[in-house]
Amino acid sequence: MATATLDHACEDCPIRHRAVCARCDADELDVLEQIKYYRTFEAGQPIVFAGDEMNFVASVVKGVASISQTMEDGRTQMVGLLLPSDFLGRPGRATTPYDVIALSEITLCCFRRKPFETLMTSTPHVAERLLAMTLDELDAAREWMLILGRKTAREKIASLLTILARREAELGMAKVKGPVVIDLPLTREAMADYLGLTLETVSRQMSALKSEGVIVLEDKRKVRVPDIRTLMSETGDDMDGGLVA
Amino acid sequence: MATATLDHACEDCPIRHRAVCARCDADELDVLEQIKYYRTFEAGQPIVFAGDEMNFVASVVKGVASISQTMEDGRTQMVGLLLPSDFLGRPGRATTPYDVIALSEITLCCFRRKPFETLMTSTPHVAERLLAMTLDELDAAREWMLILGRKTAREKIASLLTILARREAELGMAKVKGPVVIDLPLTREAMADYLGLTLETVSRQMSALKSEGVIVLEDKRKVRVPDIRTLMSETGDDMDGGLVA
DNA sequence: CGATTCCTTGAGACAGCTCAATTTCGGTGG
DNA sequence: CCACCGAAATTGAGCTGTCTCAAGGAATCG
Repeated sequence: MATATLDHACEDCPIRHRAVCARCDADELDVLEQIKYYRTFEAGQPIVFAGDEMNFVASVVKGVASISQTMEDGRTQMVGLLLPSDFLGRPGRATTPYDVIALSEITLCCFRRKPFETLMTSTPHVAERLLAMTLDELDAAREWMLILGRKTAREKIASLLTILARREAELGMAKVKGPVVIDLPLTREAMADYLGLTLETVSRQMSALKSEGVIVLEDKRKVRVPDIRTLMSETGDDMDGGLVA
Repeated sequence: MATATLDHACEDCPIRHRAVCARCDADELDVLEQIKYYRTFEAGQPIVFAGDEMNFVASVVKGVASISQTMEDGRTQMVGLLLPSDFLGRPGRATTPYDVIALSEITLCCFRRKPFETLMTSTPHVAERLLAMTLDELDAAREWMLILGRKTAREKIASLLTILARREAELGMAKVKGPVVIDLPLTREAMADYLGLTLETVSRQMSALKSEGVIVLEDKRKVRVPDIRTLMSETGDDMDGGLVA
C-alpha cells in the first residue's frame, strides 16, 4: 500500500514535539507506535462527512484540511483549520458533527478510537497534552469569533494572512522579520468560508492589498509580504503580539 | 463577610453533577472542599480584565457572566457566555486575554490556581472532566462561528434564544415542550455583542419576531416562546437537534 | 418627578452581496 | 510547441441588509 512509504518511527516524526504525543516518554511512544497507522488524502478529498461514524482520531503530519459546517441551503462556514501537528477527532464521541476535507495532499497519523481512549486513561501525558491543545484551539476559536463578528472584510483578510504567517513561522521556528512568503493552502472560496465572506469580496480585498503594495502575489497561491508589520497594522488588532522580534 | 452565607457543602451544591467536579468521588471532593472559597459579583461588575493576572480558576454556581474581547477602537465581541456549572480560567496560564464581566448577580466557587493545578495531576477525574467540558465548549464555539459568519440578523436572534432555551431546559432537566419562558440575562447591547450586530438591529429583529407572534415579550428581559418549533425553524438549522421530544 | 439607563423606531448611508462577464493559468492532447 | 479546456480568479454594476446617526419612549431609582 502506498502509505507504507510514508511510515516512519515516531522518533523521526516531524511533529513529534508539537502533536498530541509531544509529552510522551519512550515507553509511551512504544505503545502509540503499535496502534498507529498512516492515511493520505488527495487535495479536495473528503476525510469525513458530518454525521459519519468516526472510529479513529488522528494527528496531521503534513498538509492542510478544513473543518466546516454547512447549512441546508448550502451556506458554509469553516470552523477549524487543521495544520501539521493539529489533532482531529474527539475521544468519547462516535460521530462527527463536521465535514473534514483535505485542502492539500495530507498525511494523517491515525489511531483507532477505542484503543486510543483506553490509552488516554493509562498514559496521563496524552490526556494532559490533549487538554492543553484543546484549550489552545478554544483560544484560536475565540480569536476567530472576533474576526467573524466585528472585523471588516479588509481586516479579515489581513488577519487570516497574519495567522497563516504565524503558523508557518512556528513550524520553521524563529521570529518573523522582514519579508515572508506565505504558501496559501486555500482557494479564494475556502478563504471566504473561513472568513464569512463571499469569494468575490475576498478577491477584491486581495486585489486592493496588492495594489497598495501590502502584499505581492507571486502566484495565486503564494503571497509575499514585504513588511509583516504593515500587514499586521491592517488587522485592527494591537500590534504587540510578539510575533515580530 | 457576605460570602459566608452562601457557603455550603459540595454535596448540596446545585452544580455538583455538571461542574468540573462532577466526576469526583467523596475523597476527592474533600480535597476540593478544603481549597474552595466563594465570591460574588453584582450585575455589571468586572470579574477580570484582559491582561490581568489571574490567580484563580472557578465554577459558576449561580448567575451569568460574559467573556469578551475589545478592539482598540471599542468594537466588542463576546466570545463566551458563562452559565451555571461553566468553568472560568485556564490552568497553566497566569494571565487572561479576555474581559470577564458579571451580567447578573453571580456566585463563583473559586480555587487558587496553583493548588488546583497540582490537584489536577493527582486527581485524574478533575482533568478528565475538564477535558470533556473544554471539548464541549469548543463545539459551542464552532456553532457560534457558524452563527457569526453565515446567519442573517433574524437567524442570529432566533439561534441565541434557542441556545438559551436549551441551556435553561438542561438545568431544569426534561425536554422542552410547548410554551417556554426564557429569562434573558442579557441587555440588547450584550445580545448585539454576542451576535456581532448593533443593538439597534437586535431591537428591530426582536420587535419583528414579536409582531409575528414567534415570541412574546412578557417583560424586556423575559421572553415567552409559545411554540419552540416555530422559533427553531427561524434559526436556519436543521430541526433535528433532539431538543423537542 | 428629574435623572439615568435601557430600549424602540425612523431615515439615510454604505459595506458587502448577487448576478454576470471576462481573464488567467495549469494542464493535456494533438 | 501550440491550441484548447476547465477550474479558479478577477472585475464590473446594481442591490440590499445592516449600520450610523438621531430622536423619542419606558422603566427604575434616587
